[in-house]
Amino acid sequence: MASTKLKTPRPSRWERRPEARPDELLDAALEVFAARGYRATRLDEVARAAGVTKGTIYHYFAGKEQLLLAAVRRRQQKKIAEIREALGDESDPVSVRIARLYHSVWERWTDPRARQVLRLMLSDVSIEAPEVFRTWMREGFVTNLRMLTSLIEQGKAQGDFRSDVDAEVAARLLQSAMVFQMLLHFEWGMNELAPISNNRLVEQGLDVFMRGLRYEHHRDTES
Amino acid sequence: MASTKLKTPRPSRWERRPEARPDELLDAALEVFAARGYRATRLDEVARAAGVTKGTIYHYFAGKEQLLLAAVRRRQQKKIAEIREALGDESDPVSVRIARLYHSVWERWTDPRARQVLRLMLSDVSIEAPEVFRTWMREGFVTNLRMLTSLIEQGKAQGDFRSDVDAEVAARLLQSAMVFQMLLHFEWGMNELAPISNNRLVEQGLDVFMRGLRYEHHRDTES
Amino acid sequence: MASTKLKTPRPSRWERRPEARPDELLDAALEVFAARGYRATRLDEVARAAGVTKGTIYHYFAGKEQLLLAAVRRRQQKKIAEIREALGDESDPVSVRIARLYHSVWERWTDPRARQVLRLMLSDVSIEAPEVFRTWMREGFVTNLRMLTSLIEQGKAQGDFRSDVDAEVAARLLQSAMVFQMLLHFEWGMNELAPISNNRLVEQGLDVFMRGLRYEHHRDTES
Amino acid sequence: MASTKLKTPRPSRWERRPEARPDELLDAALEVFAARGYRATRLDEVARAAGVTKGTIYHYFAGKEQLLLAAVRRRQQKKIAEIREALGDESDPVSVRIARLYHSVWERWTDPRARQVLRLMLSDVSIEAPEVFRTWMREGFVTNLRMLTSLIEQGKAQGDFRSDVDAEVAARLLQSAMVFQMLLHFEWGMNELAPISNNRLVEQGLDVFMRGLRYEHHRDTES
DNA sequence: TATGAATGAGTATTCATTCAT
DNA sequence: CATGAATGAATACTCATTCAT
Repeated sequence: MASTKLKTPRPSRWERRPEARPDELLDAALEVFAARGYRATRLDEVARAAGVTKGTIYHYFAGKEQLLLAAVRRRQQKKIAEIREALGDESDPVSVRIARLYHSVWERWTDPRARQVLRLMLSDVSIEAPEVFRTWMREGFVTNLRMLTSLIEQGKAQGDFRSDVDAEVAARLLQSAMVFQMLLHFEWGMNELAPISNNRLVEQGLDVFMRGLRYEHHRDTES
Repeated sequence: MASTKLKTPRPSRWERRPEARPDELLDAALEVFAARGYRATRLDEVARAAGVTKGTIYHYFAGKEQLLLAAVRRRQQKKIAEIREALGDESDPVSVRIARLYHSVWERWTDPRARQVLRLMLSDVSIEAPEVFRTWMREGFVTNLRMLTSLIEQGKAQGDFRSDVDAEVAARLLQSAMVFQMLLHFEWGMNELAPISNNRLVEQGLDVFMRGLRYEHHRDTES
Repeated sequence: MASTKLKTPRPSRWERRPEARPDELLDAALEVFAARGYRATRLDEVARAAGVTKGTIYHYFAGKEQLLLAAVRRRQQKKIAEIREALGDESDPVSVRIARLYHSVWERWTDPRARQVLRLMLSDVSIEAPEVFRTWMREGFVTNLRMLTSLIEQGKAQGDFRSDVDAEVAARLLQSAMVFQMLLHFEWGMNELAPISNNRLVEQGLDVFMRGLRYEHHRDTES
Repeated sequence: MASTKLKTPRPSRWERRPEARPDELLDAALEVFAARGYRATRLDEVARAAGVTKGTIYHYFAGKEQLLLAAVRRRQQKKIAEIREALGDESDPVSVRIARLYHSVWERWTDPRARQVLRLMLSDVSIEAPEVFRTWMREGFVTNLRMLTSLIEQGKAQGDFRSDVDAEVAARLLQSAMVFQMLLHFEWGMNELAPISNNRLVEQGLDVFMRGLRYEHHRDTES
């Protein structure tokens, strides 16, 4: 990168970087899409952000929608890997692994960029580019849901969770607890309208959810 | 952005009567907005649906965004009343009243129109007409949240729920469990990608949530 | 017309002429299309020529192609009427009526505008707007051909033309003799490449054609 | 217009070899141009059809227009030779030689490719690439016309045709009879709008034309 | 020679908004 | 009050052409 620039001290109008271009384009595109929304994003802006001209975008991608699709896919692959990693050691109790995942996700959402993509999808894209939306749902959202479901199933098998818990539904609940609260809180201004400390939202949310799953041996003494 | 464009309605020489004739306009508008999304809705379409011409819309409303704002507000007032009614007798146990509300809401969502407004807000509008979105959040969404919060507080006071439950957070969880699941399931195609029976989603969802709130006296025998 | 302008001495940005607009638009459009060709015609140019803005075009017509179609149709109706008129008295001998038509058409082609529409159709439009081309062929060109055919049939019935002449084919020959020669001569520069006097082209062309149709009683004496 | 853009080919340092490799390029180009029209033809398509890349085209030709020009010229040379050959033995009577030529041309037009080039020139090219059009007219069309003219002159000299026939005009008539009818019939859908058998069109067309030229000795007996 | 990445000028179409009537 | 004609700004996409490699 830096060395490339040393080679061409004056990046002339004509710069040729066939290898790097597509990925640079995708990064720039996702950045702009996330910030502005799908519809409001001008391809000119994306091009400028990537340091190329509009024509170059069409050299690599068939159009606005395809550009977004490629950008989203590229990102999803990274994310899925990150999530799996965040689950940690498989030998740990499931409730620990879930908590680990849960906290890791919330932590990642400290970065506005991470949230914006979620908002982008559920907001603009679901209407303006339904094809991209469906792909994102299928390849990312549903994948995550299945992962959560199987985690909860494991918890049941390990005796960690109630045997009568509906894992499918519980996983959905957890997912929405995370995604929707994050959006409401950070992106949709809920924290201004009905303030709540970030920490409380995260910790107590997990607590209520976990209590819904676990056996309650100690209630008598605690109450 | 868009909010900058909001025009302060000019008090014209002829007194506008936004309360009288325009009601049919608002109904038609919300119908079209909900079906098409905010951006994709053409004022021509709204006008045709209302049986007037585009110019007439501008008699009563300052623009597209103001039209939506008025339409949403009109609807919200009705909805809030409905919800209060759905809670039923105040002397009933809170868990019963919550369940009653919960089922009543889900039932109402049988009607696509009822869902679409929610989708409209969270999708298109949150980006394209943030002013409207914020108003809707403040006047509707947050109001509902407060209602749920106070219900749960009542439940704690009545000894129906754990004393250590965080009512604010639990209310958020319940709200997201309802809204987000509904959107995923009915509007965003989740049911096609990861099918689940409507009944199970509703019943088990409430079950997991309620267990997270309540004391668990009977676990010992069951386990 | 003129009175309208007197009423609005300063034609402001907003001029309202609902009645006249469409026809004015069509005239301006055909003018520009004929001069530039279909593809090369910019709707901006048409709008400027008609003294309106581009948007106004779309108020009345669905798009570029539809605009051309309407313009062509409008013109065709006039032309067909003119041609019928040029044929003159039905009681005259057919060879006289054909000659009258023939000369009248050539005379009309003195006006460049009259030729350009023909060139427009056969050139640009046949490829870029095939729908319009087909309509023009069907409603104009073929109609003219039929008229010529029936004229020649009448000539045969009247004993003016040989009984063994194929009227269908002869009509085609005459039509192409007129149209194609005109285009070659005036529009495609044939007169510069292989000059020939206009008069000779017209008169001798008719002569050769007519001799092909008629019985030849007087050849003996002439030869 | 477009002609202004014609670039004078730069004599580059490396000697271009427009005669050698480019021939396949020219064949591919004419094929695509004929099928799609000038404007609608993408140089990418031509390149693909020739099995090279777009850049290569610019090695050999200065641009789109020059490419077409070269392709048309190359073809014309072949065609002129073919036509001379089709005329056959010079000692045969002219009317026979004309008929031979006439039928040979029509037969060749059985092949769509042969017609398409004519259509290409008269349609698209005459507007979009007038430079090419003029060259084609001068080097091909006019040459053919002269050939026909001198044939008819010979016919007059041989006493085969009337002495008072205007050979220039008659040749034009014949040429248009052939070219224009062919285009109308095969390329512009006339046969669908006003059907006529191919054979009748060809034979009767020649008949009417020839009668216009010849002395009519036998009419009395035949009629 | 040949490639193909990069350019950038060019344009039909949409639609919220205005305003003469 | 109501109409609907007129506006004009805004934008994705195409493709001939250039040029570094």
